[in-house]
Amino acid sequence: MKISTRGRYAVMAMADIAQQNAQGHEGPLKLADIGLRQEISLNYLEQIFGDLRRAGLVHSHRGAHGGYTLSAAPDNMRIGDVIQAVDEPVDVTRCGASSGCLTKSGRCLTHDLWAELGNTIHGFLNAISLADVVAGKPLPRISDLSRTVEEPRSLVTLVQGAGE
Amino acid sequence: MKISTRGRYAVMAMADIAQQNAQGHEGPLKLADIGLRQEISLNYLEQIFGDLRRAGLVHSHRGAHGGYTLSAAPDNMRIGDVIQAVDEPVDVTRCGASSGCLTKSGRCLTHDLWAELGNTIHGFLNAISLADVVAGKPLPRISDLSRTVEEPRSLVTLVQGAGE
DNA sequence: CTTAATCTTGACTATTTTAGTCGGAATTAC
DNA sequence: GTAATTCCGACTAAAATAGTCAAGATTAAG
Repeated sequence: MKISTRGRYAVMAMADIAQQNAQGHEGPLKLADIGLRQEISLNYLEQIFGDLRRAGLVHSHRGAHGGYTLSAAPDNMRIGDVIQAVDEPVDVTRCGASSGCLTKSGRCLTHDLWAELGNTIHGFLNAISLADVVAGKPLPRISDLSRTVEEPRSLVTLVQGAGE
Repeated sequence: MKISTRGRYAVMAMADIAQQNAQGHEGPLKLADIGLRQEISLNYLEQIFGDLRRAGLVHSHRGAHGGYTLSAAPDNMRIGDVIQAVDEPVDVTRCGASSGCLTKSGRCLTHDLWAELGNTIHGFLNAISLADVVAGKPLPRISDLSRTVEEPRSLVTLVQGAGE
């Protein structure tokens, strides 16, 4: 999971919509206003919302008085999903493979390390909803995070199990 | 904390040295050998080890039969330190400020989110030592991670407290 | 129907980052 | 002295990033 300005802007914009809704605004919000409040260029927002729409996170309403609406309740939208919609997922691992990677001379010592880091990040972002951000809910303690993988894996499984 | 190939290579190379030491090798290891085992170009490794040396993580030994040695025991070297030595730290937040960032129209809803994500990543990487990687120690459960910040902070502190 | 507002699309660009390469100089063991 | 190494700085190619721009499609309101 990559996080660039693009992903941050997406979360900021989505949180902006959720906040406006929470403050009583009904109906679609236009990008021009969101851009003003969040200080993001309209053109760039258009690009980003194209991704969000294609990912099904927002509905668009064209024409005059159009704009965008959230396609689900804010407490059902996870931050991780928003970022995933607009940022290419970047493999933390070199090989990109789901299981152990290899070098000519042996087995890769660090594969599981990167994979697990990815899981940790993922777990963090998926533990937070848009509603949480807007409501100012305390951020999850690390111990609250659920894991993406089922069981804690050991580096040993890779180091020992990966023969060329 | 940014993690690019450069950072991964650094960890791989450091783990390689630790592993060779664990297998009985004494004295400095030369980059040419490390590069062969880990499949990293010698020239690139030279760059990376320049950073590691300047950060004090390795000692260099110039001249024939030279090479690099770890400057501390593997169980005292944290992965996070290795990465920090070679990758520019990248601010997850837009403002880079330590406290709340602002936009013209209000307060930034997401600042603490990014800051806390950074802390989570940091906590993960600092919970693992080089020795852990080499020994194939089970990766830390998320609940085992210590936090970099003292207390769980609330988004509320920012949202409410940040007046222009 | 006309017009203005708004999303939609695709092409284009400038800057920065990444992942190196290259050549040579300094240092040390033998 | 010579070979093996680290050291250093300049250079480069490719990709990603963060946009800009122009024009078209769609709709609401008058």
